[in-house]
Amino acid sequence: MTLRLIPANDNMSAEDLLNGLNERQSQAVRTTEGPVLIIAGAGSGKTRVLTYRIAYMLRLGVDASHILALTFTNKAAQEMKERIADLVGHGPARAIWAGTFHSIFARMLRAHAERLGYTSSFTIYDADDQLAAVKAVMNALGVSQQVLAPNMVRSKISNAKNAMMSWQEFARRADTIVDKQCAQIFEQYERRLAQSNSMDFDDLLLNMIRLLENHADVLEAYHERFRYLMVDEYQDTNRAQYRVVELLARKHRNICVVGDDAQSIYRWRGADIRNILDFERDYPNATTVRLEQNYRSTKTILAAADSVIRHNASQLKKTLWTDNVEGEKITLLPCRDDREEADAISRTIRARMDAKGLRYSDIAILYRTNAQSQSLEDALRRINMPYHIVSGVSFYKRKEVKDALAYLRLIVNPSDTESVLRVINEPPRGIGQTSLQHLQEHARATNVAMFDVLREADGVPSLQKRTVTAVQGFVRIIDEHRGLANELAPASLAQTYLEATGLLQFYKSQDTDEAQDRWNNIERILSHIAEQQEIDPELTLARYLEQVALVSEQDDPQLGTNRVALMTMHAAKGLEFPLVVIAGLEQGLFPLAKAEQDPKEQEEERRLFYVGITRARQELVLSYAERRYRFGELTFSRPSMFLSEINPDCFAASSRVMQRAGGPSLPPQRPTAAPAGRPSSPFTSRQAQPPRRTSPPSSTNEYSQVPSSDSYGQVPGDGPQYRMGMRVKHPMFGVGTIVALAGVGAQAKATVQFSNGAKKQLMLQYARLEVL
DNA sequence: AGAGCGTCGCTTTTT
DNA sequence: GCGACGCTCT
Repeated sequence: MTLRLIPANDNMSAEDLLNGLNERQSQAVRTTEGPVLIIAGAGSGKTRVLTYRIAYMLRLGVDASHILALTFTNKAAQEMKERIADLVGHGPARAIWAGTFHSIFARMLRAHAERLGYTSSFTIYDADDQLAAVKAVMNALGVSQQVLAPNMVRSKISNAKNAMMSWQEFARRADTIVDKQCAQIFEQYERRLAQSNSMDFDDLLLNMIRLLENHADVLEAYHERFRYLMVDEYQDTNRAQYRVVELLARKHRNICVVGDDAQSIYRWRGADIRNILDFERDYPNATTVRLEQNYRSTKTILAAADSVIRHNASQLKKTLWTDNVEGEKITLLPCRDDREEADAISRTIRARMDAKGLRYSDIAILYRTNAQSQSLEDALRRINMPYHIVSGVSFYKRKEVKDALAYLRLIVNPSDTESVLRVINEPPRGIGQTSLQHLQEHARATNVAMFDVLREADGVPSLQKRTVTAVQGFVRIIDEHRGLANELAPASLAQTYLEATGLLQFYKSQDTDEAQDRWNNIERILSHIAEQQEIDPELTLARYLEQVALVSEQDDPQLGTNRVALMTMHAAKGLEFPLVVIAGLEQGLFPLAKAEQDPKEQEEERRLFYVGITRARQELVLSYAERRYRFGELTFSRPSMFLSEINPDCFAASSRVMQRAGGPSLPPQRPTAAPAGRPSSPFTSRQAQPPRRTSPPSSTNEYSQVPSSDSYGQVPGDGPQYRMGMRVKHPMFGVGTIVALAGVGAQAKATVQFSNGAKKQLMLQYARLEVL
């Protein structure tokens, strides 16, 4: 957040807290009783309001333990806790329950697991475990993975659960062959997880609903305990989350939800925008507060964001405004390919840092897909610019890390079938596929949990003697170390245990760099456990595992350091940076190709772009590449439609290079044509670059031979000549007539009167107008 | 049982 | 371009 007018001060009164707030913010903070809907535009001080509201309640005498704050990401929860602690001190702050839906619910479910047929040591399955379970079920049912893509089945199941649909209901509604098969898999999947004493992410929500709906005493206890509820990012909640919140808030109705429909970017994961749109209906006496003053961004950035989001049909009414300065215009970096884009970005960053005295940590590069980070990283490394990738999940996705964690999960919860299957032959113990098949079939036939079958492996027919011995050895290691759980601290337990499994030795004995890496990674986990144990002496292995199951890798240690941040726009939500670069603004990438047909998806992509733009405080840089490597091959694309949706006035005036080019057929901008050594305009610095060398020989040749008509941002070849009165078609707005033309080259704009009544000013370079 | 090779799908985004 | 998976060979 931008403002911290009030220093941390334990003596601050409730009234003092209000002093640093604008009127709307103050109203939101003061309204502590009853339902409150806070519609918080980007940069309007949302987190500030939430934390001040909690501090205010504490000052009014509300007991900290009566407050429950639910967030969507760990990052948000963490920030909230810290900022509350800043305001009221660490003591009271600790008593507040603040966390993600999933982590808070997991904690509650552990306390009441027996009521739902689980033990408190249930395992949490992530998407990969989920997928493994789906595949196993499909195998058992004899469904070919060629015919039915396991991932599709997994997401169907997850979507159904997000919508609170049981497998029975799913089966009832299934009317296609595919859905009927999915229903069967769904059923078996649910049984399998239950038998594994495991919950997937969706179960954490669904089981909460079951718990609260079916156990009145538990519900009553939570009503007693949590009298004040706050929900952040309410626009991203799904129906199940909505239901839990509703149950928890039912008695006291002190529920405060904060959200911004314009920033709803998780529809794909079941987020239901109705939750926020319907709040006033669900809680008829709700107070609605609109936070519309933006404290974060310049007028230019806000205008750009606004011009983009206006293209969405459905949204709550609100008008963001700011007292901030006009600020720098937006810089656009048109590039030929991803490598050039990455270089242009790194050079632009360097130039802006020099010009503005920015630090690395003032800068973020945002992109649509994680795959885009590769070329950016390469470019940053080439010029020795420090960076870090935020929210890389990669570490916990590594095979050896997952194996190690699976082993640990097994001593906490031996019923965890997915973990058994994962590590039973890792390192190789001579328990191969055939043996596993027999074991699984036996488990299914006798309806005995996998681990119990392993315990009595000698009772399984058709299993070789040698295999039985191997299985028994595997079981013994786990059982023995389970016994040690009460005697040893988690760190030493994990150490001896993983040594006993042979996993560490397996990697250590191989003399390859890769094995060394893997060994290192397992060691990293062990030291991580030791570290966490330092922080929390009460730590158990179970608690540690829950932590890592629900926390994607957080680069906390690096977050405070002076580095450029690279992340997806999803990961950037809630953050802000003085300088933001959004890369890869191309049709097919952003918006993704998948969204191009579906208007709903397109609107979600647009909201995502809105989120990206509004992360910027002072300056925004946008870039695209005409060609880039995707899926290992060179693909071509046109500039994103979103570029043409930005009010053209927000863009920087054309650089000198651009002015040289005349005529509406758009500027030739060959790198070689630009004189080197110009001052630090992003365009000139980019163009001082020699032609790229990494592209395949053919395309390099192509480059050097292409004459100056090799233009940027325009359909290849000479673009159409636009004239006044011309009938044109826009992919988004439909048919219209050109009523005005202005500017030349890259700055050429047309004002078009569309037949639907809208009059738009469009940059010809990006508008992709079709002449009729 | 396990190594080696070829095929396929993949990248949307995350708890 | 990579990793997961399946098939084949030893």
